[in-house]
Amino acid sequence: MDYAPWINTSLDLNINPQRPHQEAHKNGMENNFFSLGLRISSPKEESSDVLVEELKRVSAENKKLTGMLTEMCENYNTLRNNMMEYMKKNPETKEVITSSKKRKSDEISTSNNNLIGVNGNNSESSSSDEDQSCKKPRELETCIKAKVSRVYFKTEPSDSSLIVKDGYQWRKYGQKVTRDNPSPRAYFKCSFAPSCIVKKKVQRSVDDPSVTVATYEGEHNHPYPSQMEPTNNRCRNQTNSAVTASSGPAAPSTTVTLDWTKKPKCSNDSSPKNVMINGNSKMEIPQILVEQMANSLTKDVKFRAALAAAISGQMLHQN
DNA sequence: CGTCTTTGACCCGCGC
DNA sequence: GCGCGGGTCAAAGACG
Repeated sequence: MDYAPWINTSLDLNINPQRPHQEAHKNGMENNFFSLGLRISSPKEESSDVLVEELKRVSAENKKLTGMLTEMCENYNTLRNNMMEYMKKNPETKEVITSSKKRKSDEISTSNNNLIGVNGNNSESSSSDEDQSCKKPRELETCIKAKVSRVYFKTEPSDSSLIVKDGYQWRKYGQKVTRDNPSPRAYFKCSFAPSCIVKKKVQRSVDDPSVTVATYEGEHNHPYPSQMEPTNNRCRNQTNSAVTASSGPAAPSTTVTLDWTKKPKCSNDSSPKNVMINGNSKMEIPQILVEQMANSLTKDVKFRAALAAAISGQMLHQN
């Protein structure tokens, strides 16, 4: 395991302010909102001019992010075209697929189904296309690795379950105790869409038992589940959305740290709660409002994509 | 009764 | 070829 690239890009999207003793992290939700050009303030203080101005700022920010997203998609398409050309010039890479054994052929058929399956957006559907072309074990290893992302979940050390709430629906199909780690490793498949072949491995970190490492392989070929079930959010595994920064060719693996140690509760309590603003002042915000804001943000695929782009851009600046 | 989890067995790749 | 270890399968049980 390579822990060198541990980059704490924790977003700490605090969508559950009902926790009275929660400390406001320096990168707390409010800071995120401020960085996105949003501002939380009392309705009494809001004048229409301020709101209009705020709207303009948000629109400008949205344009900027959209531009970044467009550029990223263009780069991706260019890369994919190059890959397709390479595959055409090297047809032997496909022969390996047809001559492999039964289990391999099963995987291929699954990948083919992927192409027919329901696709959430262009980038993800085309990534399925890429999946199909990434079957030669050695030569295309980097291609496969590019689809692996790693997410670190901070959990209670006493919590022995290997369940992480990342918003998707997973079916556990195996558990193993690996040699390099005394804690068991759980294997999950995405169960939201039959054609989705995304897998994840969840295991406690050797160094820090309070950290659960989730390794995601592949990309979902369906929309974010919460988007399709907006009114069906229950405590189980739809409550939180993890930012899984899918890595690109330039970054073989990407890590994101999320803090689940402060567990959310299924509560209909919509009474105003205290939240920290800029680390010192507090103001009352109805939970329902916070949840609506958080939900609208976290369910927006474009927002998440733009956020991922912003994070990767920030990481590049740091390097 | 359908879905999900558990867990032992099996498969497969890799190193020797 | 053999053994090891990671990954997957699938039957059985648990659960709602």
